Amino acid sequence: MPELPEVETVRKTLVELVKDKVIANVFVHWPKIIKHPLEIEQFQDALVGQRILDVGRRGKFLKFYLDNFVLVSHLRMEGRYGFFGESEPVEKHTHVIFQFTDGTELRYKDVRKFGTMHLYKKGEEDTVLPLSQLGPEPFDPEFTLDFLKMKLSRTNRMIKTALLDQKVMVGLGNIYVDEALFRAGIHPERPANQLSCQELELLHQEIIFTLKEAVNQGGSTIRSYINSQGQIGMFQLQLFVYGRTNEPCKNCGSILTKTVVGGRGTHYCSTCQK
DNA sequence: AGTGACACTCGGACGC
DNA sequence: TGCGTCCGAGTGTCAC
Repeated sequence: MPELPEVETVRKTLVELVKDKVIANVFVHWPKIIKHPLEIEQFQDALVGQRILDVGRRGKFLKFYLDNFVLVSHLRMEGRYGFFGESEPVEKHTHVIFQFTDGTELRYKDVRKFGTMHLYKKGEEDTVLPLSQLGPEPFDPEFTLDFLKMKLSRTNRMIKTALLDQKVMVGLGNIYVDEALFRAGIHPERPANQLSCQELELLHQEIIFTLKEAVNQGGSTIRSYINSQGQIGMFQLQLFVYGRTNEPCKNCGSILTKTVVGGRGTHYCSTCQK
């Protein structure tokens, strides 16, 4: 369940492994993962001969910068990239293989077959879905308190639902939204436009702090997440509420509650979050 | 235009 | 034990 910190950790580890590799062959075993171009042959033909110049990130999407194209990849729940020698056995649930000219391979594995890949000409990728409508990055200067205030003042959706909307801002998923709301002392079902200035200020601060800390810890490993070098994250040890239903709140000792908010399992402390 | 419901996907958890 | 059903994740599409 990669959110921004996990994707950023994958990006960092991945770039070390694949930078400057030249693609010799592409094998697609589950075509539905490729969303653009829909013709798999076009996808393969475009990639062969391309060099990987860099690996970037936009929200929860990875961006592979190639000579003439950008490959936009979303891991969804359980997508993983692994780096192998071509003679190594291919693991179950491997759906896409990028074979390089030096005999190494980048393999995309996804038990849920839920991840996506979009290939666009360089420069085109930010003007079309899935990247075109994304809000600001939480660590960018444009993600100011005033920006967040403006966005949230326009909606009476529940604050959790609003923060999960990647058009408002990118990076938060179900784990870190629950954590940020706990740290800010805000109940996840509060209407977004009814937060006080003080609450918004703290929330803005805690969103950035939570995501930064999680990046520093290499993300959270809840069920299956590992980075591209096979290492787990460590931030799960610092979670206050996510996955701690019926356990005591680390702050006040009350038993933590789980409900459903906007169709998402939602963890919070009814004493600390008002 | 903004918003909620649903589709996508399937291993594993759960209930009978 | 064995089977069926539902859950969960993030995003795109669709309908209101």
